[in-house]
Amino acid sequence: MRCLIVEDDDRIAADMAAALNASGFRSERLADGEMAWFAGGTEDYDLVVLDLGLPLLDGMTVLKRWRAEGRNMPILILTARGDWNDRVEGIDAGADDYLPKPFRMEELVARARALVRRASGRMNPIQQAGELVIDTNRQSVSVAGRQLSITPLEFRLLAYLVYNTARVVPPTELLEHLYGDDDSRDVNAVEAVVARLRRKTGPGIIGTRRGFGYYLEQLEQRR
Amino acid sequence: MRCLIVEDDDRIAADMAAALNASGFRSERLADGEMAWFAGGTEDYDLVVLDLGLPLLDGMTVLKRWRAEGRNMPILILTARGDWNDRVEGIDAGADDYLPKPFRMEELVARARALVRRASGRMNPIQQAGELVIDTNRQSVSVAGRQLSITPLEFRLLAYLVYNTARVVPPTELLEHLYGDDDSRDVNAVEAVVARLRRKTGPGIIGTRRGFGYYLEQLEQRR
DNA sequence: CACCGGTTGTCAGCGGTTTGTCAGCGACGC
DNA sequence: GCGTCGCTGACAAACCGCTGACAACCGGTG
Repeated sequence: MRCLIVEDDDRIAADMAAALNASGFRSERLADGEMAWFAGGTEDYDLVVLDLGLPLLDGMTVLKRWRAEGRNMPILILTARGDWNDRVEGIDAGADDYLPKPFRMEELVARARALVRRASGRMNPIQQAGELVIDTNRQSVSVAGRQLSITPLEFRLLAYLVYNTARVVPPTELLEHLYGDDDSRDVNAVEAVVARLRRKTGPGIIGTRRGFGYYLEQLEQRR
Repeated sequence: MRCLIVEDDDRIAADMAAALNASGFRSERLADGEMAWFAGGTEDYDLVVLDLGLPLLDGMTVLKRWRAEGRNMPILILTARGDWNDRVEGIDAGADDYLPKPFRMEELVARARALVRRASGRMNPIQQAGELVIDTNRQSVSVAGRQLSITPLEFRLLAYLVYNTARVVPPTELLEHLYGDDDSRDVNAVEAVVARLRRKTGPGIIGTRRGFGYYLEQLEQRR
């Protein structure tokens, strides 16, 4: 569970990060609206905790821009105490929940978990790239309409590539995505998974760019 | 949109009813926990607004009982201002959202609408998936017309799968659904319940996707 | 209060699957 | 043609999910 915290107050941000990390999130923190907007527009988070009062770019604006761009991750906004106007506006602008400041960390965590749980059904579960279709609800994968039986690890790797279509993903990045900080594993582990995947998908799906990494081929054929 | 308001303060109840009715709800009001429990257990509401401080039967208790009975309508709880303990407990007990008192009516309405939007589609008391039919009113289950005798826990698990048809549900999610945050229990508890269920339903109902979770098989047969 | 039936969590053991490693091989780039 | 990088098949270890047995628990009953 990757979580973005956007909050300009160092102290509060640190507290939130600690609380969220303690309950299974990997949280990253940004302190101003512009960086947040950029990061939220390019990176994939499972949850964003967004303070409304931010330097450079107002939180509400960031929220609206993300939604206008079609970004659909769950967003929890932090509002000033009693400012119910912001809350209503925030919900209408596409926030999934709000938390009035000040709040207890336990509450933040409870809400964060509830949001993530809820969101897993709401986001578009079906992604495709050319002949390849993956369904994150059924955890299923098909190529040209043919269903494949896929293991969890293979699925995660493939989903990551689909999420990063038309980009070459370095094996080290895949290594980190699959195993987190546990660096006990070799890059060869990734190669092995890719090999098993290719045996199932057939050729023409996962490509290799020697020295750089892996990518999904489908889109390039069309050129 | 049928809405139940459970609130002992006449004034507040009237205000809420007015606000909700103004935005398209048909609201009914009850003033104590016992009547609420009974009504919520037998009638079908699209939304329940539940005050926690109630005469005769505490709101939290009502909430827990409903959820234990498998009632799954969206529930918005009203908590005393600052009582974050209640909020967390309430969310964990199965409330879908909370609103700290005092609140603005605009806010109540915004939240109520959001909840109903979120919940639509999973409210019918009788649900089926292929040969399987479950009735959340009578807590009954049948497969191919044959009635099964089912325990409460088994029922809740099965109902959860039915509400998440065509989605693979991770055992950890089931664990959380069945036991809340009480993490004293092992995933094996879920496996045991599934095993007992399968013995009753026969094969072809609950499927396993190794490494991912459980799902209802019925719909897939058509492939 | 003892007993009983039904329900549920835990435990241990099993079989099959998944996955990391290793070593050897192929192929690509220079 | 050579070195490096990536691929692959084999293998063993770890893991996952299933099951039967058992014990704890609960509510009802004699």
